[in-house]
Amino acid sequence: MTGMSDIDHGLDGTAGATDDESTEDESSGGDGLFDDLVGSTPVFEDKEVLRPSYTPRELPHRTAQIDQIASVLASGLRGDTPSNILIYGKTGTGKTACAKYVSEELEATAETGDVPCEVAYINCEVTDTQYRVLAQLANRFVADNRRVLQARLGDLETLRDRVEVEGAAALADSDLPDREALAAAIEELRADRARMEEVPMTGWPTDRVYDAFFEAVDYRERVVVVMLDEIDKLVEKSGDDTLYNLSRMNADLDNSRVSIMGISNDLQFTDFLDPRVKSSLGEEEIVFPPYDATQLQDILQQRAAVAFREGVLAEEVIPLCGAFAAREHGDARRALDLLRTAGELAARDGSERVGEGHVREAQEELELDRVTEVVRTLPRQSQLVLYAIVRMDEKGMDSITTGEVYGVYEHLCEHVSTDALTQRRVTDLIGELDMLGLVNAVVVSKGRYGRTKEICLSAKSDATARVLRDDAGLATLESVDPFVQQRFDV
DNA sequence: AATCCACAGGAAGCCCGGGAAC
DNA sequence: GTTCCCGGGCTTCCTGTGGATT
Repeated sequence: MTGMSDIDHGLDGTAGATDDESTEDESSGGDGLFDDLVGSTPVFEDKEVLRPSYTPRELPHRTAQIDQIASVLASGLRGDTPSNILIYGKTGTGKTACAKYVSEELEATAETGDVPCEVAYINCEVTDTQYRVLAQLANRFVADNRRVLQARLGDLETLRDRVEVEGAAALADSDLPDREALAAAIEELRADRARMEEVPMTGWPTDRVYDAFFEAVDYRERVVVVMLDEIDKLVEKSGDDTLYNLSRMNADLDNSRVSIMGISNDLQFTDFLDPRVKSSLGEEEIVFPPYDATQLQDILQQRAAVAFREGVLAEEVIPLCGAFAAREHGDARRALDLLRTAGELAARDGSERVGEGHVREAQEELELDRVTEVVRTLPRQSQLVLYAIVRMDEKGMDSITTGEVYGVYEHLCEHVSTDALTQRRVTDLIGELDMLGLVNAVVVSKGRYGRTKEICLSAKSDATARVLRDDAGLATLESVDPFVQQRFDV
């Protein structure tokens, strides 16, 4: 259990980070600092259930997937090795929630059965190297073993004390024949305990960590499901060695069985895997399709019933949240964010009901947050390129071309004494800005006048400009006129 | 039909920082 | 500590290209 709480902590950490931001937003918005903490306002009954970290007990429209996962894992309850599972689906389709739900059920059922089943959850976005994955797993089972061992040791020690008082008769109801055996058993457990070392966060050779994990898992009989969330991140960052090692383990384990449950946003990620890993990992593949608008509404309805006070939601609020989120690839997380933000906005302006306007406002705000965040964290050079485009846009130029952007950009670089990148590189940066949705860039051919990209700022241009000036500190370039006559003298 | 513009975007290689291995 | 290796950012050099113009 201690191991699990460690792991959970990682999760809370990430959720906490986003929470911090939203509370900051609210306090700067001039609203009560403690509203969030008190948890109950005229609008909300319990806001927590709208947060991404909350795992509901019921997952609408996912019974098929849940049954599928459960039927695969069920073999673990019989002491067999469950097939490895690979779960696919876009963000906010309930992959992790379903997998966790089934895992909890599995562990709960196993408690009453003969074979212990345990699920080790690892978020590969955070734990993204082979070393860290193995170390985290090893430590979880080391802690687990120690606890079991400690309990057994405690029992034996009280037994020994009883033997001291009552004599050898006290051994009658144990499986130990005599005092020597008892002493030997205690010694053995102590030796085991001393041998079980925690794996440090860094420093050991990777194969030693692997051995530590191996020994810890095999210490007693059990079926272990290693749940690797965002497994594509792990493969992307550190290759498929981890998966290869894990999938091969069963051949050498004596007491325990290990199977892998991988969760991925990316349908294509198995292309990078070793064929052997690919076939072993993909024994069972389960796809989570995006939710459609009505399914999203059901989810929202279920949560809203708990989250909001009776009757504060206007009729059209939930359908609208569902529709907005369905447009974003059926992302339930997004739908819940929308609903929560809409509620917060209603609470902020003191209204007692959440209306359609609040939802639209929330949609705006979330989009704005995204743009702000993206622009703020852009590399310096990309910010300069983007700023060049902003300036040209503000000058009223339409159909901006790569060459023009480059000219302005070069000029801006001089004023911030930065070395300008080559045009080749800037084309790539413009491509990246396009991917991020900050600009729209289309390749057009102007016949005799060449082939270029036509670039324009996308929707949130005012937000983009504001962030560049305020956060990125480009306001100092405001006085610079980057539109010099270029290269007519050459 | 040929030409030619103003780039797009691929290929190869350099440089540098960070992490693993020795 | 140093050496090696790797990946990412970047440059240099290059070939390819759609369509107005000749």
